Amino acid sequence: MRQTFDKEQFQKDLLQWYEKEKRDLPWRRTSNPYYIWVSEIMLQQTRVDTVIPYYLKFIERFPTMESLAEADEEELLKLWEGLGYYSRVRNLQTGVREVVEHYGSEVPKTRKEISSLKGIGPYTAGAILSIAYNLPEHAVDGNVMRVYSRLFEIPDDISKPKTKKIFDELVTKTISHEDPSSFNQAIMELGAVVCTPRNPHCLLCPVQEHCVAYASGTPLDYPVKKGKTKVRKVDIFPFVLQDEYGRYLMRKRPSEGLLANMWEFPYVERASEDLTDPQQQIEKQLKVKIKTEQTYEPYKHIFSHIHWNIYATNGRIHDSNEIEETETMKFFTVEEMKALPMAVPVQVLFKQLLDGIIL
DNA sequence: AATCCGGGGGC
DNA sequence: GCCCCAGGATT
Repeated sequence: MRQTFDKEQFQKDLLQWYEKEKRDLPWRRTSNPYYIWVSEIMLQQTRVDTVIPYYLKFIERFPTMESLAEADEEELLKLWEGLGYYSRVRNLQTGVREVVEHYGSEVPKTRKEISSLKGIGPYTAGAILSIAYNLPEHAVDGNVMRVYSRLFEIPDDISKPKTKKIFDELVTKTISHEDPSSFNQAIMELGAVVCTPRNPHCLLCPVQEHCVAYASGTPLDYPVKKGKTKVRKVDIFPFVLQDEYGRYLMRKRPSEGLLANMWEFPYVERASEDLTDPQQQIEKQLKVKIKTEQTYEPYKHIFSHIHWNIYATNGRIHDSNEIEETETMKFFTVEEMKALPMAVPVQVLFKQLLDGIIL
């Protein structure tokens, strides 16, 4: 650790910088706890620039918790389309419903209560309590861990859950009690624009003189993070199938797991060693005979933990009566398809279809 | 404690 | 390619 840390001066330097340099972001123009909540959920593992348009659309469509509580899941997913981590929006609605029903539509003000809401973990709880209610609660995200690990040269591996406690305590000890809202946002802002992972702008840093790593010339050694991610590689064979009326067959994904409840063109998966014919597989699965017409240019889609290599085929079903339509397997016109929530790798095909590359 | 869960941007 | 992003739920 260190011998001296001037907490008051640190807070002052940080807050003065923040007041002068903070970005003008939509959720910084409100103190409505519900709006702060929406923004914090969207910002989980997602960059500010990505979130802005989604946030504006979302609060325009759902300006109150009551309006969100009543929404259909399909419309929620459509608004969230492209943002990723789709369970976030379902959990948000679940949490909002709890507040409407059990808290008289008032977002609770204690960590215990707010943490009990679906989708609100330790970070988001602290963020809402501090930003919306100006309570001195820690809100430790990746930015905060990076900034504090450099300020104090914390050697612990931040990928280990146990390490988070160290940062919770550091923030609790150093947070401004005069302006917790600005303090927490200022630390995150600092991490986002100055104390960045690869190329920190230490010469522009308002708290440079408080930073042990800077004094040692070691900012790039922090935060300490091990962890390695294995990626699975999977070959995906989607079939873009039309019936005799020109409608397309779409399938709704299961309610749990990857891309839950989103729509897709029916596909079969194949491990790279597997030599079975995808067309035979899909025909067996759908119990229809298919006449294939064209193949799409193969493309890939990278999730954080899975790599999809996608080989799509266009084809026709002679008689749509052969397919038994269900809630999760239906024919749609192109216009109807525009309302369906589809993940990005599915949209790639849909866009090509709209552009008439494959008809 | 480890794994699952999207997608994009920066280097 | 690799890393990381205003993380949380599940196992």
